[in-house]
Amino acid sequence: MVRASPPPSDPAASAQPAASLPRRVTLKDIARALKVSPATVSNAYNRPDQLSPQLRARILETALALGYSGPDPLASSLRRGRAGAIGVVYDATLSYAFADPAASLFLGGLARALEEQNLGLLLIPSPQRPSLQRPDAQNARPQEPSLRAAAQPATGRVQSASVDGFVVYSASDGSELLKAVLGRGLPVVLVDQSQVEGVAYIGIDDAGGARAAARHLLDLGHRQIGVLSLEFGPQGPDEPTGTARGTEQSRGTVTPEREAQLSYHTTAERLRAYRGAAAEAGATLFVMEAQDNTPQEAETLALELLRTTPGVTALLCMSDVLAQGALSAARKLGLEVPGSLSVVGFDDVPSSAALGLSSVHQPTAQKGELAGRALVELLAGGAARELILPTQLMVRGSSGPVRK
Amino acid sequence: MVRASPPPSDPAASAQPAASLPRRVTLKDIARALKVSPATVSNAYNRPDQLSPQLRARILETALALGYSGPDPLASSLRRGRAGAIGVVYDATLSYAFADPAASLFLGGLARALEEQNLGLLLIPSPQRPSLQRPDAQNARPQEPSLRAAAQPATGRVQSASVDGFVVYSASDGSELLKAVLGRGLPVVLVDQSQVEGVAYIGIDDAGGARAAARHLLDLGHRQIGVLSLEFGPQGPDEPTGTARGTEQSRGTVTPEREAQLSYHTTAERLRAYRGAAAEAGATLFVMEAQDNTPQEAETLALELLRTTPGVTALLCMSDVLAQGALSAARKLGLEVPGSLSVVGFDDVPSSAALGLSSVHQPTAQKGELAGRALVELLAGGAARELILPTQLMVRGSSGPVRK
DNA sequence: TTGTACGCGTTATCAT
DNA sequence: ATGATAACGCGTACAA
Repeated sequence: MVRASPPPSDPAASAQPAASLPRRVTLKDIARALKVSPATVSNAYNRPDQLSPQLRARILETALALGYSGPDPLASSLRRGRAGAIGVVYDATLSYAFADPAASLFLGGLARALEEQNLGLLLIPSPQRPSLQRPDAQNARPQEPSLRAAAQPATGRVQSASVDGFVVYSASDGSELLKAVLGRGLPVVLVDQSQVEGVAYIGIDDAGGARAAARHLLDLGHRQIGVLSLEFGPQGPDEPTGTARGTEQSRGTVTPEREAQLSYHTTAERLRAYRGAAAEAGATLFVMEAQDNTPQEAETLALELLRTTPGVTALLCMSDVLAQGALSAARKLGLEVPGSLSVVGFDDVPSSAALGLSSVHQPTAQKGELAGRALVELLAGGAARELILPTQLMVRGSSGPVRK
Repeated sequence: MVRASPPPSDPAASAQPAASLPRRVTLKDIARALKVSPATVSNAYNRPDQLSPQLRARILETALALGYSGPDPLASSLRRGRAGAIGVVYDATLSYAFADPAASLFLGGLARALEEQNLGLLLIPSPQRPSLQRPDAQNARPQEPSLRAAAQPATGRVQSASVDGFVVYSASDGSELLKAVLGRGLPVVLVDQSQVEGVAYIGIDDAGGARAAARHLLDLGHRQIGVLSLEFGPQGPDEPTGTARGTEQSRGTVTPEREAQLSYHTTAERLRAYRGAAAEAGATLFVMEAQDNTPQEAETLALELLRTTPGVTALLCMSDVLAQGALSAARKLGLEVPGSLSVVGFDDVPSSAALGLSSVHQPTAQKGELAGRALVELLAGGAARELILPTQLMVRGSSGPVRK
C-alpha cells in the first residue's frame, strides 16, 4: 500500500496510478504538477514580484487544490538559518510561571517586544520538580550527574529548542538550565538573577526596593517584623537541597543551613536589604521561607508566624502574591490591617492597587519589553548591555503606625 | 583565548585555504575531526547504546573542544518530522493575553500538560491592533483583502510557525487567524469560542454560569442591573468594525449596530444568558462594552454608568478583571459594597477570593490542561472530542440584597 | 524563470 | 557488536 518511492514520473504517460499514499504534499509536488521549477513555487510565496501575477495565481490555486498550505516552516527556517522564535527559560515549571502575575506581566512585556519583530516566544518546559510530593528515599539514589546531564530532559529541551536566542528569567545560581542555555552559544539575555560576565542583563533595584519597604515599616515604629520570603533555592530533583529540607522542624522557618543555600539572587538581595535596614534600626526580623509563591503558602506561614511570635506587628513580603496570602491570614485571625498588622508587598501587581496593598513597585512589563529589545539587538549583532531598573515604594492602606 | 573557528585540521590536503569565516561547527565537522561517520556522531547524542562508551566519550569531548553544542534542533526536527512544540494563538496581542489572569491561568494549565510530553509552547504573535490609537481615516483605505491576506503578518506567523499542532483560544467568529490555523491542516484544539465541525473543542458552560450570576442578583431583589461586558468583536485593522465604533456617542454604551457585530462566542453566550434571566424576572439591564478587559476600562465605564443611570444597584461583570474595576469605581464614588452596590464577576481568578468578590468560578487552569491533553491525543492519532466544563457561582461578600 | 547545490542531521541498510 | 554509506526531509539562494 505504501509507496515510499516517488512515482516513475513519466510525464507523458502520467504514471500516477491512483492517489496512492497520504504522503504530505510538498512544494515540489505542486511544482511538478505545474511543470515549473520548485524555485518558482517558492517565489510565489516569498517573492511575489519575481514572477508573473497570473503564474502566481495558478500556483496558489493548485496549491489550494492539492492541499498544500505553504512552505514548511521547519525547512524554511533551516535553510534561512533563523528559527524565528526566541526561547524563554524559567527556573520553575511553566504552570508555576503563569500562576505568578508578576511573571505573567513580564512575559507579556517580552511578548510585546517580540511581536513587533515578528518573533515567536517559545516557552521551554522545565523539569517538573516534585515539590509537592515529599522527597522520599528513592530520590536519594545518585544519578552519575556527569553523563546523565547531557541527555537529561531538564536541559534537553534547551538543547533541542529551535530558537534564535534565549531569555533566562530568574534562574538560580549554578542552574543547570542556565548552563545549558549558555552552552548553546546563542544570544542570551538574563533577567532578575545573578549576572554572568559578558552576558546581557536586565534587572531591577531589588536592594533599594526592599530597603525602602523595610524602612517604611521601621519608620512607622515596627520593631518586630515578620518576613515572608520567596524561595531560597530550587528544590528540583537535581539540586542538592535535600538535607536542609529534611531537617526542618517547623515548616518555613529558616535555619542557618537553609540560608547557606541561598541561590536565588532576587531573594538574597531582598533579604539582605531587609536585614540591613532592620539592623540599623535595631529591629528584629523573623524570616519564613515560602516554598511556593502562592497566597495559600503565605497564609499558612503567616498564621504560623503570628501564632508563634505574637510580638510581630508587621509583615514584609517578598512578593504581592505572598502579601495577599498574608492579608488573608490577617482576616482569618481577625487582625485589623493596618491597625494590628501592617503588610507590605513587592512587585505591585495590578490587583494590589485594588486591595490597597502597600508594595514596592517595579516596572515588570517594561522589564520584559526591555529584555525583548535587548535580545533583538543582540540578534542584530549588537553588544550585550546591562540595565537596572528602579523600584518605588507605593504606600497604600495596608501599612500604618504600630499600635500597641 | 576564545577559538571560535574550528582548527584547520588538515588531515590530508586540507583544501581549506585558511580558517576563513567563523562558520558554525556542525556535526560533520566533529565527525571529520575524529574520522568517524556523521552517523556515529549522531548516535553519540541520540542512541548512546549504539556505540562504545569510549568512542562516545571521545566524541563528546572533541565536540566540547570544538564548541559544538549538539545537533541542530531545526535540522533534527526537519528530519524527524516533528517540531516538538505546539502553537497557541490568541485573538489579541500576547501582551494582552498575559495581562489577563484568566488567560494566564489557562496558559499555565496548557503548559503543564505539554511539559509532561516535553512539548514546547510557541506563542504566536497576533497582529497589533491599533486599539489605543483611534481609527483615523487612513485605516479606511481598502487593502485588497484577497491576496494581501496570504502574506499578511497577521496570519503569516501562523503559516510559518514550526509546530505540530495548535491551540486556538477565544478567536472571534470568522477570525482570519483561525482560518489560517485550520488551513495548516495540523491537529487543532479550539477553546472558549464557537465550535467548528470536526475540530476538537474545550469550553465551559458560559450560559449556565452567567445565568447563575444573574439569577443570584435577581434573587437578591435587584431590578436595575448594569452589565460590564467583554468585547463584542475584534477591533483589529482587518475587521470591519469601524463604523459602529465611529458612530458611538457615549463610550461603551452598546448600540444595536454594535450588538449585531457580536462575534465573540463567550461574550455572546454570557450576554444572552444575562438577558434571559433578566427578562424572566422583569429586570432591566444596562449594557456597557469594555473595549479592553482591564480594571481601568471597567472603572471608567462603571463610573459613567452609575452617573447616568443612578437606579442601578448591581453590576454583572463578564470577567473578574472588569469586576475589580467596578469595585474601584464603587470606592471612588463612596458606594458601599454590597450595601449600595452589588458586584458579581466571572472567572473567579485567585485574587478574587482575597477581594471577597462574588464570581462565577470556572476551572481555568484545568481547561488549559485538558486542552493540552486533547491536543496530545490528537497528535497521537486520537479522535477529536469536545468537552464542556461546568461553572459554579461563588457567593462572597460583594453581593447582597438590594437596599433602597 | 529555472537549475541545483546547499542547510544539517537522521535513519534505514550494509559491511566488517 | 560496531561502524559506515547514502538517501532523504523541504526549501532557499545564487548563478545562469
